[in-house]
Amino acid sequence: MANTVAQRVNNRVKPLLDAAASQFAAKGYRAATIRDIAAAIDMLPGSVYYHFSSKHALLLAVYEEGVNLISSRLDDAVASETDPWHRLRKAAEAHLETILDQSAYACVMNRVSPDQVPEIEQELIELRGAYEERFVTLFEDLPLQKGVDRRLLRLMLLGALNWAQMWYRPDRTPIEEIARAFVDNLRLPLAQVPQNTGANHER
Amino acid sequence: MANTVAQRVNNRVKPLLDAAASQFAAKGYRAATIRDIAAAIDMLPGSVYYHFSSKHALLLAVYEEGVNLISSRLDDAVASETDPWHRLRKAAEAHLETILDQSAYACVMNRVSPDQVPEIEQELIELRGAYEERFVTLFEDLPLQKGVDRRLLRLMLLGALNWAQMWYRPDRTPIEEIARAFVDNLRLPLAQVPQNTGANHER
DNA sequence: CGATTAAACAAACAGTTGTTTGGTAATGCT
DNA sequence: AGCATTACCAAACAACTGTTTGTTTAATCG
Repeated sequence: MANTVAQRVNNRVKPLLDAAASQFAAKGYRAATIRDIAAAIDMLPGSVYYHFSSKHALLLAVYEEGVNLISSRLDDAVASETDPWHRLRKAAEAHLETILDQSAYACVMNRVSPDQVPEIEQELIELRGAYEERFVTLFEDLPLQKGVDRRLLRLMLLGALNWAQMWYRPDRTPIEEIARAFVDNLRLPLAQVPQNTGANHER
Repeated sequence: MANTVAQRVNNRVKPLLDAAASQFAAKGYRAATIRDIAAAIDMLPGSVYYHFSSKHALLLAVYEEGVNLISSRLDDAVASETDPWHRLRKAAEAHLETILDQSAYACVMNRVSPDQVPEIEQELIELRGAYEERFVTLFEDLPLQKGVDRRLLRLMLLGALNWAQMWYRPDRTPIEEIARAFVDNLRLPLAQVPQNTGANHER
């Protein structure tokens, strides 16, 4: 055989990461065992430690890949739009598509919360923060009525999007429609007749 | 000592459930061990099995209590209001207060998702469904513009509320303000100038 | 060829997990 | 007093956990 070094070296790291991503996404951090992950690519548990020094190092690698993936997808989606509300809608769509459909890596970001892995909690928080920073900018660019708290608005949409993992079914409402509805629900008034309901609000 | 039967019988079930709720809420289902739970009330691990037949039976009891608690809190909050939007705001506030502040039982509902405990997955889903059914009604009563998907709207708000567990800090925005902002963000338009942005939406 | 090296294996380790078993105080009932 | 019941302890069990160790395979390179 005429294998080069490059073909051999780190040849199984990618499949290993894929398997880890799948298992972590499906079962969470604790429930996904090294044995499960290794078995998924016909590897023995001990062999995993040739590539990663520990279970949480493996998780960190998966998490990092997940952040990179969803980040670049969002950047791509947003790049083609100029209108702030369109950009937000495209961003929501890309976010949903990545965590619901395409990537076990991105699923891990929502499935395993940083405080479940104290050894790398801070790294995970920072990684996630680096991604969500994009939404800060997106919301800053929005032309909003006075008195609107952009931080709460951002946390609201992100929460709504992330929670979709709990109820989304591929055979139901298409992702694109969910994203559009969520953003429109914010952008446009839902109340049938704009009215002051008597509450002490400013807008 | 003049202890009656009632004082002795099932005397420590409540503390046991409390401890279980705390541990499940803080660490999740897998990471919270029977030993942790028992130790929290100075009990030995084996003794837990006198009161509950298994770990997931214990979780089920906690989950059930959590659903009952948050349900009654929401019912109380909504009872004093008649305007649909006010009712929704009060409901959001009660929901947030329960899962963020007051009850480890309710936290468990969000922290441990049904698919982590296959043995009782269906029961957990049904319990949660019985609670969330209240929001179906709340959204049905809302006077909305035509073409608004009430299901997506409900899932959006519930997601936003539940995700607050990920970022809420007691020293930041008060719960009441979060609830008001979330509901108002839906009820009122956010866009500075109501406009057709060119997208193919109906409203 | 012989030396080196990446990659994996086989087998075990020590610790933790949910759970079971047999026993035992304390209480209430008859 | 005798008996049954409630609630718990003490100790162990078998299974599973992440991880380590020494060894082996197979390919590359001088």
